[in-house]
Amino acid sequence: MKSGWPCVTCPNRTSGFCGALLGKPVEDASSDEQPNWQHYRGARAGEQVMVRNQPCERVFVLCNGWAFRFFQLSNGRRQILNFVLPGDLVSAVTVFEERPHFSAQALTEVRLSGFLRSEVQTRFAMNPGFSATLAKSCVNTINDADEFITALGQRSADERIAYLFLHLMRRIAARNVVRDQRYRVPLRQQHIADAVGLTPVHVSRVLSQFRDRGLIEFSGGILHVRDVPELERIGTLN
Amino acid sequence: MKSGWPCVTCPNRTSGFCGALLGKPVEDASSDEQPNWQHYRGARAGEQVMVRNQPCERVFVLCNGWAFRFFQLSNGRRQILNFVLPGDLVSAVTVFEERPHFSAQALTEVRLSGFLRSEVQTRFAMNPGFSATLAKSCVNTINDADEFITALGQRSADERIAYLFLHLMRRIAARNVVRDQRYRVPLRQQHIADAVGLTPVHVSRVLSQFRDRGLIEFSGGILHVRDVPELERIGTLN
DNA sequence: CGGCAGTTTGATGTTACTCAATTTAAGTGG
DNA sequence: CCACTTAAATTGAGTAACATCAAACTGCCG
Repeated sequence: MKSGWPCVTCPNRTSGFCGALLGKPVEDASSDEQPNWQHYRGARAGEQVMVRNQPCERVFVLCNGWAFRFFQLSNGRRQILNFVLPGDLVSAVTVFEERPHFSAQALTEVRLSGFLRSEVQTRFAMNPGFSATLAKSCVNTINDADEFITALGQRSADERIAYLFLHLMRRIAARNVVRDQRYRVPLRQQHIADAVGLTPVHVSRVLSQFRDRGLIEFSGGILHVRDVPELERIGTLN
Repeated sequence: MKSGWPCVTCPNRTSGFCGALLGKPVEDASSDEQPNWQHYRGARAGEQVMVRNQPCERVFVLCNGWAFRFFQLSNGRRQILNFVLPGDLVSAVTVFEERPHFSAQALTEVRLSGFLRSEVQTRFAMNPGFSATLAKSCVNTINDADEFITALGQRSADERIAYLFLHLMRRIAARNVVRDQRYRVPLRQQHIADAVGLTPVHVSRVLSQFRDRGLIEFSGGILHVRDVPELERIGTLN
């Protein structure tokens, strides 16, 4: 059920999507024999990698680093829609739509692998294994969105933040070995606030309350979970 | 961009999905020559038509009436994830997953058209036009979810309710002729509350405030919009 | 050492929730 | 058509959760 085979386009990374996208390992990726329908692109922390409504002919997979998709509102607020982790398609929607309805920004320094949409669509039509992988990506996106909607609609500040951490923990654990319940989570409190619909001030209060309760510690980009069962009790829906 | 061709499986209805699903009109749908991979099913208002985690071998398209997908929480609350209108696939996810992660309930009396998943998947693999239609359905679902997340995360009670009405108005207008800005919206205030994450009491207050302002009137399942521009000013994101 | 971004803390304000009572609307059976 | 029943909507008062504003503090980097 979990996707996790090695990603041929991004050395030392695993991905459920990336591998299927290319089909076979690229033997000599260093030379410029590399086909023009695939190319790499880097971005620094904070840099915008995709702009709402701006046409983009490529479909991107994140090779390393973290990014996020978001909506910027006219009143200055922004909603983070989800976080993109290594191996993830930035958005499955970009396979079908030229103009994204969202923006995306690098959270850390990132490396992206971009594929020409026309080529991806051809493979989508031809290769059943590829279609299945893409379908799975869509299904995951929709399932995650449904849970997220529920968290925002029905849960308190504590619960939303606990939910976000649990969600990220699961995704990180699917990619990396986690030791001692320490997770590298390169977010500022502002990002948490923008994701779960709270102010940074309130996020700060909730986090220090969690710390005082011996639940978690979050600073310097490291999430250290001291009481997993209790965090799950608070953050688990249904 | 809009999907709206006549739906061959459900007489007197239009749908972007239903028609493509079957490919050709069923000549004699009344006889029992009807293939067993497609059958109809009815449900009364309030009846549960899909239960979370319960395996279901068919993929359903709503022929008429309204339904909604939701999560039931252990604390008694529920989050309505979205409303299903005639012609909609109840959820694109059901094409790929046997056990839905959500439940679904009829809002009015409904009629559903169910297709064997195995058959749908075969067509998905074979027919490019069908894959494209399904992909479009996924894309719409994801785009709607992103907007909905933003509404829940960043907007006030007034704005969320205005947003919901605008969203429903657009979807209704894509299916039916609307006269005099009157829309048939078969929701109770409780449903609105469960969708936008408010209490029914507060929904009532917001609605009567809207009424006093001459914005909209909503009762008896009819939404009458008296000031469209103002409603859009309040409910439009970004 | 100074500057800056990010976090913490306190005081106060607002929004939406809760609880409880009341009114309205929608059925139902005589 | 009218009493009776039940579900839905409205209203008011009190409260809790989170926002807002502003100031102080921390750690990091030049």
